[in-house]
Amino acid sequence: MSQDTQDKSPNRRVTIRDVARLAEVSIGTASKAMNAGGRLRQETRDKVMRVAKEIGYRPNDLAQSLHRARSRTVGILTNDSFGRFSFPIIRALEERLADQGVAVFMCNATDDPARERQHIDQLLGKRIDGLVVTARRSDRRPAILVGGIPVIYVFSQADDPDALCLLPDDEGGAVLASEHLIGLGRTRIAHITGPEHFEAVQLRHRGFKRALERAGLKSDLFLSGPWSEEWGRDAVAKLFDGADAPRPDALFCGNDQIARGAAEALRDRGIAVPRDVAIVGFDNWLVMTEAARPPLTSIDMNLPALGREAGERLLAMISGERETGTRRLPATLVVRQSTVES
Amino acid sequence: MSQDTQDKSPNRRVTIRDVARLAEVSIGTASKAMNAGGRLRQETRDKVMRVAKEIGYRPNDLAQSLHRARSRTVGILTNDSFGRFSFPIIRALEERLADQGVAVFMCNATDDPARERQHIDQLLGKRIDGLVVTARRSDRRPAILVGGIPVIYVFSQADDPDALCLLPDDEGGAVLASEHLIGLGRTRIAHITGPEHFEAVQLRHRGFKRALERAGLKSDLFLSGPWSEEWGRDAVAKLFDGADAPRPDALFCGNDQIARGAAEALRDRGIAVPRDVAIVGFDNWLVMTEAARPPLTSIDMNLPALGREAGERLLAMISGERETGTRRLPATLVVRQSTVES
DNA sequence: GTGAAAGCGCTAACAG
DNA sequence: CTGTTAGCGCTTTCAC
Repeated sequence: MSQDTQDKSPNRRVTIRDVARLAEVSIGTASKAMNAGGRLRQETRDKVMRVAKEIGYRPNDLAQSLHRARSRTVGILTNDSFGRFSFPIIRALEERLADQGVAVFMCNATDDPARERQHIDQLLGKRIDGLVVTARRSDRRPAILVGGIPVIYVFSQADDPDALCLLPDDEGGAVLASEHLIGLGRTRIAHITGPEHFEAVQLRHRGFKRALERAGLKSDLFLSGPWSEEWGRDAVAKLFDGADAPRPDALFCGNDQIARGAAEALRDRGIAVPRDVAIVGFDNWLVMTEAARPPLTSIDMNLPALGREAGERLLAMISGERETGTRRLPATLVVRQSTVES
Repeated sequence: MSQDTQDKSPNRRVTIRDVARLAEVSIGTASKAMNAGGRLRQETRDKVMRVAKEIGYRPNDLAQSLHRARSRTVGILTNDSFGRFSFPIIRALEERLADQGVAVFMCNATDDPARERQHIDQLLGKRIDGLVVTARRSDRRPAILVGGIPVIYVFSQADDPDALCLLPDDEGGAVLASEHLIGLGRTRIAHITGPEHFEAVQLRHRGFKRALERAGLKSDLFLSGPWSEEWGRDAVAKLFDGADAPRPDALFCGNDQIARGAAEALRDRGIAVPRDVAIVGFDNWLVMTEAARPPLTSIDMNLPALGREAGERLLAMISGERETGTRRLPATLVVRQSTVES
């Protein structure tokens, strides 16, 4: 009845005791054999391993964690109910951590502080080694009080002198977008963006102004509104339907939805994109950028990179390194037909 | 120095021993006091609780799990790199489970069986009480071999006689969509949808045919292509640019992207929606349905409900109930201006 | 009603 | 090199 390797009937009640007994060694020896360390005759080690495999032994992490200081487990907390921004981050983080055998608890806290606290308490009970906080938007949030364990805020930030904040470089991204348009010879560039109370809006605006001023261009075309396609369309109406002022020859939009709305509105008016007006969006959200007519050039915040970095930093912090302050990771320009004729 | 409740310095090295000592009871008594059970004088119980709170005692779940059969932990495995379908499910599942003090490990396995196995092994090591498998698409997948612990496939299915599969009712949703159009008096209804090898495409097609035939209408207008807006536009070109056949007066689209593409293409041709042609999409993906012109009527698969149900069933299975087979949860029609004039 | 003691499954000294 | 032993932090009989 030799069990096939596939059929490792994972009997969940197989303990190291059983392995030891069947391998005819002491339980301590068996333990040593399973873990890499410890001086042991290769022969013994092999025998133990073989038996372990045969009877489908799987070490109990819970029992291990009771000894080692670590549970090899971290928590991630998000308030992004849609997952648009946090999912790519979480995904990359989880991948990075899984590589190191660290598992991730996921918690949704819908901006409800009580629920959040409840989640945190639960995670602390599970003895997580670290905590990652992420969000729907990158604005500052209340710090999370958790004693002693490392905390990282990704796409999110808080006043916590002991925590590390990892953010996309909004300002740099805006500079990238603006310089791309300037490099294309555009001189009347408008910035259509989201609500001004978003920090990201302010930073992107600043980048926009910086780039334009450096190029000797006026940067006074600034329109703030909701983050929607409709607003993109409305903003274009505002900019292009008044016959008076000279019209923009480029739009830098605060996100891809606005950019797409703008592109559609221009299309409706028979204004050619990119010939008459070039458009750059922000987020590089494929469902928007690739479906738009024409497909949109956009700024990618590299959320997965942010997630991976968070994973790496967290591992470092868990091993005792102290990391604090705020770091911004570079964004990237992705060029499509809304700025460059195919 | 009375610590404020907020400042519960969560010293992670406070054990039940400490509580017992300070409360001047035995460690066994302290344990009994913390947990609801056990006969104990109210006075003693109160004293213990008070001390525990004061010194910021937090029971170690890991140690508890070593005794109880349960770890109060489950795993969720997904291959949906974008999170479009799985995130709402995961979110609702997590919420439902968190209510019961069960934490969720999240694992991404990018269709890589080896990685998947690695994740599973890791989860088993952590002694998860149950496993939920979800996916980017609801098609059948290889079963996951995990000995003895409950498994639920949500928005995903597998040949596993011991597992429960929870799916949206694609066929029912299609019937809902079709009957809505029929009820509006439409008689030439086309179905523009995704690749035929998707089970969802086949089921929705079947629902479409069933509803139309029952109403005595012809159901031969069927176009299959990619899941994109572009395909929606192309399909409209196919249906409306040939001058020969009588044109459809309604479109039931396999997803919202196709529906939006179709709406745009009709708009380009000056065909009024919904007056000349009514459109129903599928997924009720707000970024699509609400940004489209006009906003799209759509079928909602109620993914959060699916996630909640999965959570409930999993808890039941963990408590020993046996649940198997496949269950489909109803979809809902959400009416917007693409079928009914505002 | 409360305390003592025996583990849950594993690791880490420390002997031999 | 291998076996023995003392716990990790907690629960749970079983006496008293």
